[in-house]
Parts: sequence; structure tokens; C-alpha cells
Amino acid sequence: MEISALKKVFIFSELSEDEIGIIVKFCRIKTYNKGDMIFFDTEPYLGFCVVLDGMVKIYKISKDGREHILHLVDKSNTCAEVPLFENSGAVLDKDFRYPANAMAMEDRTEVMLVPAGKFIELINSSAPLAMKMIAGFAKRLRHLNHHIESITLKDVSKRVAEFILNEYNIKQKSPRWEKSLPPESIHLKISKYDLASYLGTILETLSRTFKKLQVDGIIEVHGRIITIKDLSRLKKNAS
Amino acid sequence: MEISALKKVFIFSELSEDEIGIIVKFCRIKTYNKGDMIFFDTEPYLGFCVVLDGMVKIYKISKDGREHILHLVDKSNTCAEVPLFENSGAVLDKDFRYPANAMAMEDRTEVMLVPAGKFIELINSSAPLAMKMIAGFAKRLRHLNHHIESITLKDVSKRVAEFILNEYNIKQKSPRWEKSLPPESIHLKISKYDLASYLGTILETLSRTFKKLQVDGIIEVHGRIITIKDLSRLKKNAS
DNA sequence: CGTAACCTTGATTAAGATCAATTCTCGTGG
DNA sequence: CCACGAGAATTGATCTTAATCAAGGTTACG
Repeated sequence: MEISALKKVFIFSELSEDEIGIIVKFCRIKTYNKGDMIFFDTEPYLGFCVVLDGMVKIYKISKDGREHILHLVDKSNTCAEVPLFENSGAVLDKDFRYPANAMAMEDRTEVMLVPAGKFIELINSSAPLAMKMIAGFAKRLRHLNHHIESITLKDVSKRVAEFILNEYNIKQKSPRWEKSLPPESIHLKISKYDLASYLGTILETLSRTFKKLQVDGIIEVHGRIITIKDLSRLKKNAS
Repeated sequence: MEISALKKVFIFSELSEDEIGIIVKFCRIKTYNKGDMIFFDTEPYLGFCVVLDGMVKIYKISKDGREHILHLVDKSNTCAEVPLFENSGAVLDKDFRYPANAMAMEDRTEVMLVPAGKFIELINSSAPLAMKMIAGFAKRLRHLNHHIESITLKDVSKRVAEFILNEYNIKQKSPRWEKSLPPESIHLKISKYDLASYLGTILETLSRTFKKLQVDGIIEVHGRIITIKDLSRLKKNAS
């Protein structure tokens, strides 16, 4: 793992190579295969995770066994930073647990664990780093607010349309992440089961919703490839 | 407005009276009546708000006119801080808007506006203040995650039970906020219409849900007073 | 005592969850 | 190369929950 890759991690992006070097020294990097657990919500909290490669899902299991995905963390993003700041530094408390479960979604998912105590020390001494943390949280807050809004105010079909549009826009911004794909197509990075859970519905309903959008000539679905056939109608659908 | 009251505001709690004095100097305090708008989501962003007294609801209106309450901000809490950090300091941008609408829920709701630019300067120079901001965001993130989980995984009846329990627990912690109320009763600070919106449902459904819990002997509802009759069953109900 | 805001209740409908049965896809070993 | 089997996805039939539509009741307050 080279330090340059870590500069892409948002909360580290403002730091110098030297500063990143200091952080890396007290971290542990581990590689997981698809389906491997990274942490459980029953485990004591040790620190937050940086996903260096692959994809991680953060999810909860309700009492009756249903699963709900809180978010999907891909390369260069972080998870489980929130508990860092919840107890004003008293993270060493043995009763402190991870707030959810984390599972690797791809083979060779690489995760760096940043120990809580060490990191708190560092952030206390660096205002710019603290600012970067805040910005990251702000972004996520905004996203969650929007997500709640979607789930409570929109029906499944609108949420799906919105999701596709969103992925499409992200793809437009980052030039050719996948080259073999035509520009009007997107590639789902997760299974439809997981996507359904993320959108606050279930697999069957998602499947039917895709079908309807397809029959209406708005999109085309081939496995994990979704091709937009009628962008303006898709937009209208997302409302 | 005395400075001591501002020390109760979470993000200011770490500051000295002198430092708070500096902040207050560049802020503007305004009083609103019930139903008055504090800001609209179409308005340019000027800064964040501290609710000094009363209650404020933060909400969005969907295209078809439905309203959804994102959160309720009471005395000593803040709102609209997220945009502060979203544009890495470029908050002076005229295109920057408030992310939602804010309305006063009570007469004589007192709100202090903290201008974005001035506050960013301040926070850049103060690590403890930055830490406080982060902690506040972390707390809110946790709450939103939990809220999403509730809305997607639980039915209305469970959400209502959970809400009542939560209010009950908060009341237990803060000794005698309302003295005339028996300990097993809670007082809704908002209308049932607003509560329904907050819980991701509608007034009629909430009304029926209260009714069912009442018929089952779990709670008793008299206007805005809810009395818990069977705590253990309420807990079981919240699952 | 009248009216407006707030709340309750009932009847109906629609969206989506659940249950169940297939089919599709793809990696693995024979 | 084929066959098998597991996981993923589709499709259909049915059922449940909660939204919608509609009407009436309560409360608060001038």
C-alpha cells in the first residue's frame, strides 16, 4: 500500500505525505474475501476503517432477522468513524461496540484499521484534519437526510429511478472508470438483493420495478448492466 | 440573552465566556411566532441557527405537496450547520441555499443566526471547537442511521412505541422538566400531524395506532399527554 | 357561541410485502 | 465439455399494511 493511494481518502486528502506516514505506522491492513465479516455490532470498538480496495456493506439485522443496508463503502471511503467522537474520547470503554455490521462484498477487499485512541490524539492537535473530518460528516449527513426524504416521500419506482440517475451522474463525472461500457450504461456494484435493501424495499419488488421501467422503454437491464434508453423520461420518473 | 444560556448550547459548551462573547457580537437574534418561517430552502445560505428558546421544525416539501419533518430542534440545539462545511469554505457562493425549510413551532421562539464566514474563521483556529462540531455531527449521524433503520425495518406501531419509550427515557434523565406531570406520562411537544410526519406516516394512521395501543391497555392518550400503563409491554411492542 | 385548527373514525384502495414456484447464471469438479 | 448445484433473479398469486378519501367530532380561543 503506497501512501499516494491514501491521499485519495477524503479525510486524509489535506494531509502531507509525512503526516499520512505517521498514521499508517499505527494502523493494521487486512485483506478479506467476499462474505467475510470485518466487524460485528457485538464487538468492542477498536477504531475506524478505511477501505483501500473492494467494497464493504454496512448493515443491521432487525430482531426478526431482516437485514437493512445502511451504506455501501467503496474504495477510498471510510466507515465506523462516528463512534470515535461519541464518547468524547472515552473510546477505550470496553462496553463500546461497533454500531453495525460490516461485510466484504468482493474478493480481495482491503481494509485499513485506524486505532481510535491514536487517531483522537492526532486530530486534537490538527485543526485542518479536524476540518476535513467535519466536511466528511457533513457530506454524509446531507446524504442521509436525502435518503430519509426519499424513503418516506417517494414510492419504490421513484427511488429506483433516482438511484439510477444518481449512478449515471457519478459515472459522467469520473471519466471512464469502466471502459468497456457505453456511456449511457451503468454497472451495479452490488447484488439486486443488496440494492433492494438499500432502497428500503425487497428483491421481488425491485425486480418488478425494473421490469416496469423496461417495458415502458425507459431502461434496459442485463444482469448488472443497466442501460438508460430515455433519459428525460427517467428524470421525470424520479420526480 | 445572557451568555450563560449559550453555554448550554452543545457546540459552545467548551468555550470560555469571552469566546462566546466574541461570537455573539457578530450574530443576530430574532424572535418568531408559531408558524413563522425562519428560512426557506430557496433562500441563500447565510449561516446556521441556534435555537435559544421555543421549538423549530426542519422539513421538506415534496413535489406533490407532501411535507416531511427531518428533525425537530428545541432549546439549546442548532440547525443548518451542515452546509457550513460542504463547500470547503466557499459559503459566500450566492447559489448556496438552505437545505430545507425551518418553521417556528411555538410563540416567542428565539433564534440566533451565526454568520457562516465568521464562524468558519473561528473554527479554523480552534481545535476544541472543531471537536465539538464533530461530536455534534457524529451524534446526529447516529440518530439518522437509527431513524432510517426504524422507518425501513419497523411498522408504524413499533415506531410509535419506540418514540414514546424514547421520550420517556429522555424525561427520566432530565429531572422534572414538567412538574405537573406524573412520572409515567410524557407530553408531546408537537402536534400529532407533525409527529406523524416525523415518524414517516400520516395523521390518520398515527391516530389509529394510538387507539390500538390504548385499547390494548398499554398507554392512555389525553390530548398531548401520553401515559404509559404497561411499560414492559410497550417495550416488547417497540421490539 | 362561532369558527378554525386539530383529531378521530370509517370505508375503500393501492402499494408493496410475503409465500411459493421456476428459471437463469456461473463456477467447479468430473 | 458437460453436468451439477448454489446463489441470484424472475414471476405469479395472495395478503397486509397503511395511504387515501370522506365525514364528523373536539377543543381552544376570540
